[in-house]
Amino acid sequence: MKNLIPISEMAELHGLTRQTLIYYDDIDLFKPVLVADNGYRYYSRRQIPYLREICFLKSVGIGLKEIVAHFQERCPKKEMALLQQQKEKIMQEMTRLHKQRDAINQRISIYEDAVDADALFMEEPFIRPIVARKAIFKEYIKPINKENLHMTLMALWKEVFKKEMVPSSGFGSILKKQAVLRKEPLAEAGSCVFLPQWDEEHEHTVDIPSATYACMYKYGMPYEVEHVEKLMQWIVDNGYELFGDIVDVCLLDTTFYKEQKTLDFCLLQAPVRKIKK
Amino acid sequence: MKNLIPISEMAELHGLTRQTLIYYDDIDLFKPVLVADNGYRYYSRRQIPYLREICFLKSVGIGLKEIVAHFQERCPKKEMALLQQQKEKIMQEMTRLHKQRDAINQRISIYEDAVDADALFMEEPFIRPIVARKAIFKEYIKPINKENLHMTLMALWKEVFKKEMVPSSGFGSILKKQAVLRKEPLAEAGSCVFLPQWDEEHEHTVDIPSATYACMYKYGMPYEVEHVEKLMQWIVDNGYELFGDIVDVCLLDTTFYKEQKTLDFCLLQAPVRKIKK
DNA sequence: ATAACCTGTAGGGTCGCTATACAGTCAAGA
DNA sequence: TCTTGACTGTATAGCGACCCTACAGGTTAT
Repeated sequence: MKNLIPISEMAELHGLTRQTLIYYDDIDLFKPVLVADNGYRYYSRRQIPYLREICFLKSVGIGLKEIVAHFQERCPKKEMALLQQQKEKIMQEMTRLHKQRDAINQRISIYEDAVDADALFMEEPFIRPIVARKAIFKEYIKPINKENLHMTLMALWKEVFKKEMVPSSGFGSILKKQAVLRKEPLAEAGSCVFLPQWDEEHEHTVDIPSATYACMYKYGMPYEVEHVEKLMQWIVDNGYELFGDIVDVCLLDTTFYKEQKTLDFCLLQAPVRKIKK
Repeated sequence: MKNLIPISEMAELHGLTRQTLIYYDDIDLFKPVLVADNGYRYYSRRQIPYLREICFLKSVGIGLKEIVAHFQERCPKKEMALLQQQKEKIMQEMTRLHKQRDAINQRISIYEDAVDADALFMEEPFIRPIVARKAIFKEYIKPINKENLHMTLMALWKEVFKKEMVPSSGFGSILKKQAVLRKEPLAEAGSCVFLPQWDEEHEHTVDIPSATYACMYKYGMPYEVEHVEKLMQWIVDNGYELFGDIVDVCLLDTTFYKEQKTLDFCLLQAPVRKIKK
């Protein structure tokens, strides 16, 4: 009657449902101009721009509570401030999404490496240039075994996510050049977690140089030194020499394997150069 | 005892809380390797990489249910597919945020216009070039009054949000050139809703040309013709002529005013050119 | 013995709704 | 007048990923 709009029509006008308007009534966000004796809610046409504005603010992600508060005392300047503030939230959200996307890309490229290489080049050394990386490093907790490896790694992992987010650029081990050369590869060795390029300076960052690397895929834990010995033998046999620390990148950890294989699938990377005759 | 990790320590290792691990236990996502007679939960170090992986997947926005399902049968290829799928979700989310940000910017620039102009140039015509815009148009519902204005506008509004999102580039009225010239400005006049530039072709799109406009700020509803008459008089007096439809852009609608002003704050825009003598 | 700290369970709250169940109201047609 | 169907109301539970609180019991150190 007399130009009033029933609830379903008002809802439909704004692309909302009846329940939503009932909810807005309950939370004192938007109330009907008239409640009839039978309890029916009726809205006026003059209320349309208010509801429209609520829909707008909602559509840019502002919470209903904030909208309620905003409508207590609304003016262009306050609304500009509210929108400005929401814009900042959106920007934060966008950087969060960017990081998530980067993390996914990192992980996918690790798996691509693993899937491509599996079985084909197993235990077969080859030469490849690798770009520089950053990592944080921590010496192994002794005694060195699978359980303590996890503990060492988690200490590093926490170091990263305390500051930013869950690390996703992979992890591995670093074996010191000097120790490897004197045939004690595990001396001063430890775990490392790689950092994304965009990362700010962390506290104990290790720079892994861009170089030519002698690489070898293998199944095994990083403390099983026979793989390193094999790679070192190949390096010597082929006229190269080691000139930096060896990185043992974990491509697939044991969680991927049910029971058969209880070893990590890794890529050993030893920076080398040709010996001049 | 014997190398097992109690719940709080396990949680702290991963940056979680005790309750979260209890929750993961409840939903069968991650269960302790041992529950003691007293009900205490104990985890093993071998479980660490599993929980770490759960934290990673969670951190890129994957839902716990999906993670549970994924761990039913996990392999590198499936995980790559899962991550790829999540990446697409993230991209969608990013375009949504972009649209929200654009909408906010549009709105803020409207308010800036309004705040700057208020009172200063009221009812004072001036010349300004304005870039091209797109809008959708609908003739006024008769009789023309404030209530029916809302209804006309909402019909347009729905047209937009049915396809994409809540319109945010503003709205107004369009008065036809021919009607204005024959002194019946409201004939065939109607409401319009502006579309963002990036918008695809809508159904009944009206192009508002880039041109020199005679403009005038005013308080009043678009059907109050005295403002248009005043502007037209100024145009004639200053040696211009109207060569297109007049746009009446609403900068602040009546919802911004408590009771004093129950009129929209608008900017009349009439495309003009100099008459050659 | 006691304090401090750990563990357990159970229940409610968050946010913006949706969905369901059940009941009353209203206008039109047979 | 009765019935049908379309509307309206209230009340409740559920979503997702937890957090918070309360309350009770266990463990360890002093």
